[in-house]
Amino acid sequence: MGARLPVSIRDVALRAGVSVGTVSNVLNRPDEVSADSVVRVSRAIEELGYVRNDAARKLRAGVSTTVGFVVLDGQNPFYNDVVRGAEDEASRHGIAVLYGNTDEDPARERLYLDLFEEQQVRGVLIAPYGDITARLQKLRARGIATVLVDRFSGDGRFSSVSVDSVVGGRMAVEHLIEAGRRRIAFVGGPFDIRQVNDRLAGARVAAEDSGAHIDLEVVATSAMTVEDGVAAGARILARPRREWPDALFAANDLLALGLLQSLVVEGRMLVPDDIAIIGFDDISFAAAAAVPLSSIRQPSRMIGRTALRIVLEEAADPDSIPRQTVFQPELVVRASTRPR
Amino acid sequence: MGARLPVSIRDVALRAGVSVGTVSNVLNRPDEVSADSVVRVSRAIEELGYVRNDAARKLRAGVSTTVGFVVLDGQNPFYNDVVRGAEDEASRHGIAVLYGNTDEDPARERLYLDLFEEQQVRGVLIAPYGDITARLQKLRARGIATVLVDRFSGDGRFSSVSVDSVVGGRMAVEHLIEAGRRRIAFVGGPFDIRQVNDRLAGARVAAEDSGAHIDLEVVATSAMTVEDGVAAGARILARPRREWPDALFAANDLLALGLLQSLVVEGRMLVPDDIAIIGFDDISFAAAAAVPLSSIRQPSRMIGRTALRIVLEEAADPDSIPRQTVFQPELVVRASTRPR
DNA sequence: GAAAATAGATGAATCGATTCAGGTCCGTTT
DNA sequence: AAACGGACCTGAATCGATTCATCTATTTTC
Repeated sequence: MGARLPVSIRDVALRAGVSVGTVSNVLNRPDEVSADSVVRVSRAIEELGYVRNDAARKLRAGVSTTVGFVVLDGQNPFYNDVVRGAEDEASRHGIAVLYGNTDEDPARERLYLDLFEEQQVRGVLIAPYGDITARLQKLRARGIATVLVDRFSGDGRFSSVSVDSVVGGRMAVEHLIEAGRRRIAFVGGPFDIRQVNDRLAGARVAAEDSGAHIDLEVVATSAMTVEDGVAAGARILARPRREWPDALFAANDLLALGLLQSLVVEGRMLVPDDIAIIGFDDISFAAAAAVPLSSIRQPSRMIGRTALRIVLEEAADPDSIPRQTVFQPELVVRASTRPR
Repeated sequence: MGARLPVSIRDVALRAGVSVGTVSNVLNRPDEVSADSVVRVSRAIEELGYVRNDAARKLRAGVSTTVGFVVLDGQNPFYNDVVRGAEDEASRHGIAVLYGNTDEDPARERLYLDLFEEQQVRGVLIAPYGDITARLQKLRARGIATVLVDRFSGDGRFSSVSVDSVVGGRMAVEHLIEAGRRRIAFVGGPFDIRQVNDRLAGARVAAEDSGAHIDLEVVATSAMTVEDGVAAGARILARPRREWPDALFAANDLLALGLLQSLVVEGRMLVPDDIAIIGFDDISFAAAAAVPLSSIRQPSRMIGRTALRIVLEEAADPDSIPRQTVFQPELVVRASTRPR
């Protein structure tokens, strides 16, 4: 067991009785090396407990085996699922995912991008908060591929993988209308997050196209956590009963769960009888809520997998043209919106 | 912005009219360099858009600025919180956290440890699944510090940061007994996970010490997800009514949420009137369940922060003695166990 | 059997930041 | 005025894997 710390490729070469070049070839292109050498080198590696020094490899070859992923909200299971998808795909390529959570803080966003740049990661996946086109352009100038996640790249300058939030918003409200609801409130914010706007826009389309007369009001929140949902619910409960909506469309599931808690537990309201609730994302807790939550499902793992695949392709071919991948969302109906 | 890809420390030196050594000193020990040089080098860095090459730095200095974190279950918000705590502390030290999710798969566990070894991370935090003492010992031989997270290091060979699960288990069941419950079921598994055993052991202690006659049965699950909780709930519901327990202690909150869903939604049981439920971890969704869930809180962020701090200290001083940090859990009472 | 082609191995040069032994300059001491 | 010390700089050597121009041995071709 007396393994000393530094075992370099030179030690392996010495032990196997070959040159360092040969050891490197065994490691990287075993088919260009005689079977005999492969065996001897492999044995030496085994015996010495040699582990490749990634720093040296990266320095010389200029190729990294990590990809960075900057995530907007690490507490949101939706993003965890996306990361998970990216990880799955990455491990298939022998790539590791460096993960940074920005918590909607632009300073942290910058911090992580700087860090990834120093690490010369092969590529960066990012679910951006504000507008960081300029920063990303600099990354690209350094030869680091970049893919936007959960965000459509309007000007087409970067590849992106997202879900059509407008369609999702429309689906949600069409479903509520079909279930007989007429006084609908959209709960979400802040509106400088692109997806929030899109989901509301979709909701408006559905309301207008329905033929029926639909009240669609907006209840703005400052973020999209469970706590914000609880607060929004309290505000709704504070109104005179006649002004209550009969359905809520929450911009994400965390908000929806907060609303559910506030209305059912504190407000003693019946869901879906008094009020229907639908969320967005379909995180795994949506199904597990005591009133199982209807939601607009995003193919979260698929989003992560796809984004990772694209970023690797772009890293391999720097001249590739950015492409926008847009998935369609899917309506998942559970108890919280069952027709009365 | 004609910024060319490779800007090295040499380019900066040239531009600033100093030697590479001076540039390096400005970067690493600015106080040993004249103010004039600092200014000129800083300006050159700015103008050229220079970014340090971490690979070269790591190769020469042998010091990495990343720490690896291998997590048992990336879908569990509890671990996300722990990671979050580690990240917070890390970013304070200019360190990044490489994050790998093993999903209770020993093969993935090995994969990530190999990867971290190649990267020569400064240290490794790990919430281990099985027994990986041997593997960790090898890491240590390579000079990589290691800290166990959420797991007490029985033999004291590694530092660890955990919560006293036995005390937590006792707290949970004492609380149930105080609330008047007598027929208690412990729901959890598999029992080769250390924490599960400990929590059950604590539960047994509470039952025995109570003086009253307490039924304490065990409902075993094969994992600890929401789905497993639902399944366990269904099994309980399938029994004749007289054999139902009047309280459930779930080994974690995911299980508890599943139980809640199964019993309330499908079983039409009233919580806490018919049956009380308490979980473990106090994840943020526990409070947001439609019947807010009582739970045993672990200081998750603090665990992450502490573990990171310790791993950095051990990396700085390889001869330091492993130490066990054990936090005390805390009872959080919500509606799901209110006395009748 | 000589020339040419092929397979395989070699080892010095290289990537970029850090380190450190040695140098320069200038003000202090004695 | 010589010796000394402190403040700063300098630049070659170094880390370890990869690459590639060269070399050697073997096989193929005519």
